Amino acid sequence: MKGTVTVKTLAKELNISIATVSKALNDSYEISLETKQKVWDLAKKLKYERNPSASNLRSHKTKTIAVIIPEIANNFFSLAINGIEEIARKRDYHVLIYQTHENSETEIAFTDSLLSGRVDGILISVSSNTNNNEHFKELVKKIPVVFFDRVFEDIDAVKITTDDYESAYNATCHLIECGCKKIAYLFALNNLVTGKNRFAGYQKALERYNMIYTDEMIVHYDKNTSKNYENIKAMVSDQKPDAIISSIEDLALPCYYVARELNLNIPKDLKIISFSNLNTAPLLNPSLTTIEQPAFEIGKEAASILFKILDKKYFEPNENHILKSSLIKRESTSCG
Amino acid sequence: MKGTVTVKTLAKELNISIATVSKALNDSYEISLETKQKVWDLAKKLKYERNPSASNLRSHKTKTIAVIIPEIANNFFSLAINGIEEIARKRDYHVLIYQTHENSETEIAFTDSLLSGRVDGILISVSSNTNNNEHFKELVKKIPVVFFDRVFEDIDAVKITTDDYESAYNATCHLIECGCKKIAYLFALNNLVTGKNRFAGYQKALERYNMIYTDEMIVHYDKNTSKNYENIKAMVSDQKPDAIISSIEDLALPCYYVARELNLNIPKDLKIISFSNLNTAPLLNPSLTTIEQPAFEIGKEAASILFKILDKKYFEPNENHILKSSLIKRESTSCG
DNA sequence: TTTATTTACGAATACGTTTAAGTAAAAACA
DNA sequence: TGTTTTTACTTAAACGTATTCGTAAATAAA
Repeated sequence: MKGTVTVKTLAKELNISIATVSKALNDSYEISLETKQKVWDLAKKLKYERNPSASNLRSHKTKTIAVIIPEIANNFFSLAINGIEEIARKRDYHVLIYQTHENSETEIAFTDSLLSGRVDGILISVSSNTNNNEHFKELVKKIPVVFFDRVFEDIDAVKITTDDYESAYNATCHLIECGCKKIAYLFALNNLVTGKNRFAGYQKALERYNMIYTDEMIVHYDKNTSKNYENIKAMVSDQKPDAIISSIEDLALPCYYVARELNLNIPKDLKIISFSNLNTAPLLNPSLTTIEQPAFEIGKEAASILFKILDKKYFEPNENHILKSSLIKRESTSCG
Repeated sequence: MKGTVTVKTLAKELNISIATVSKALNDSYEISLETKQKVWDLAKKLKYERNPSASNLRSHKTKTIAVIIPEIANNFFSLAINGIEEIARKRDYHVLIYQTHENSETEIAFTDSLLSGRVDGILISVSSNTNNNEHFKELVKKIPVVFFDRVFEDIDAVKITTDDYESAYNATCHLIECGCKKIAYLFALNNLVTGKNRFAGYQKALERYNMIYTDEMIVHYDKNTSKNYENIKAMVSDQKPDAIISSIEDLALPCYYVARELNLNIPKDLKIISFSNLNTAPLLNPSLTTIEQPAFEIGKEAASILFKILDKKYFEPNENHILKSSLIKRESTSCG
C-alpha cells in the first residue's frame, strides 16, 4: 500500500524512533508530554490510523468481540445486539455477528474458527437444537464466553437469563384466574434451561390449581414454519384448548392465523399469551398479551460482564444473572 | 500464547520449512500433492487455525466486511443484514456491524476508523441526517463501498435501491382511486435520493389527478419519537386528511395511536399506507397496507456486488441497481 | 550425451506494531 | 563532590504469515 501512513512515517517526519511514536500513541508514561503532543498532532494531521492486524498480532488484543445468535431478524435478538453494540461502542470495540440459523454444526464451526485469535471474547445465545454441551465446555476453557438468554445449565461460564420459570408461572396463573380450564403449551428450546424453565413454570402453575395437561396439548417447535402452523391447527382442532401459552414469539403469530382459520374468537374462545418482544403487540388484532424480556438490557448486561472478564476484574465464571421479564396484559387474554 | 499451533509447529513436526507449510495451506501449485496432504492432515489433527492478524498483515486481505446501518432493531435492516450475512457466509467472510443511530458524526468516525485496514469493503445505508456527501466521495476513493437503500445520487459507487419513486406513485394512486381527496405525507430521509424519490412519486401521482398538497399536510420526521407522535396528531387534527402515506415504518405505528386518540376509524375516516417490512402488518388492527421492500434481497445483492468488486470482476462503480418493492393492499386502505 | 526446462522445496524478508532491555542525560540525593 | 535515581528516549527483537527469489533434483528436449 503506497501512501499508507504508519508509525514509520510519523517517526521519520518527527525525527524520533518508531518506538517513541508507538509509545506516544499509546499514551505511555515513558514519553514526555511535549513529544506525545507532537506525535498526536502529526497523527491527526496525517490521519494516521493504527493498523489493527499488526497491533493484534503483537499485542494479542483484537478489540473485537463476536456475537453468535440464531437469527438476527428477530426482535429479541436485534434488541440484544443493540444493547451489546452500545456497550462495545463505549469501549471502542468492534462487533462481529454470526447467525447459526439454529444449526448446531454451524455454531461449532463458528466457535472453532474464532479460536484463531480473531476476537477477545464471545457472546452467545445457543441454537435451539444444540444438545452437545461438551463442545461448549471445551470452548469456555479457551476463550472468555458469556451466554445470554439461551443457555446451558452446567457450563462453567457467566450466564445472563431472565426469570423464565417465574414469568411462565405467572402467565399461566393469569390465564387460570381468567377462568381458563384447558391451557395448551407451545414448547420450544426444549434442550436448553431456558425452554425447560418456561415449561416448568407452566407445569407448576397447573399443579398449584390442580389442573393437568396431556401430551396432546403440547406442540413442539419445528424448524419448518408451515409445519408449525399445521401442528398448532391440528392441536387446536383436536384438543379445543381455551388458552395457549407460546414459549417463543415465532409460534404466537401462527396462533392468530389458526384462530382465524378455525373461526375462533380471541380472547373469547381462545386466549393467547406469548414470550415476545414485538413492538406491534399492542396494535395486533386483538392486542397480544406478552411476556416481554428486557432484551436490550440483556445485551448490555452480557457485554458488560464480558468486558469485566476481559479486564480481569471479574472472577465468578459460574454465575447466573437473572433479569426480570414483564407480563403485559392485553386484549388477547382479557377476561369475560 | 503457549500451546498455540502455528505454521512453525506444523513445519517442525513434518520436518519441512514454514514456507512449504504456508504454501501447502494455501493450496499452492508449487507444492506436491503428497506434501500438501501431509500438511492438511496434520493441520486438521492439531486443529490448526490460521492467525488472521498475521495473515491480514502480510496479505492485506481481512476476509471481513463492515455493515454500517442506522439501527439494527428495525425489520428492514435486520432482514438486509440477514441477506448480507448469507452471502458473506458462503465466502467465509466475517461481518462487522456498526449502528449510527442516525448520527452523522458517528458515521464518519466509523468509516474513518475502517480505513485502517480492518475490512476489505463496506456496505452502508446512510444516516438520514447526513447531508455531507463530500465525506463519502472521499471514502469511495479509498475503499470499496456499496450503498444500499439509503443512498446519495452523485457518488461514484454502486448503489442498490428499490423503485421508490414508482412505488410511492402507485401507492398514492391506490389511495386516490379509493376516493381519497386529501392525502397527507410523512416525510423522512429528505436529504437522500431515497426520501426524495418517494416524495416525488407522491407528488407526481397527485399531479396526475390534478390534486394538490400543502406544506401543512407534510410531517417531517423527528429524531424524538414522541415529537413524531405529537406532530402527526397536530397535523391530523388540523388538516383532517382522509389518508396518510408514511415514507418509513417508524412513522406508521404512531398513526394508529393518533387515530385511536382522535377516535378516527381506519380506514373509514383515515386510510394509511406505509413503507414497511413489518411481518405483523397483516395482523394489525386493522391490517396495514404496506409498500414492502425486498430487504433480504437488497442485502444479498449489495453483498454480492461488493464481493464482485473485491474479486476485481466488476468495474462499473457508478451503477444503480433497482429492485422492485411490492404494494400489499390490506384493510387500512380498503375502499368503501 | 548435453542442455533446457520443470518441479518442489527452502532461505530470507517484509507486513506494522508492541515491548523488553539498554542508555545517555538530567535530576535528586548523599 | 560523587553517586544514585529518574526521565526520556533508542535499539532490536518479536508476533505469525505470505511471498520473492534462489536452487537442487528430476524430467524433457536437443
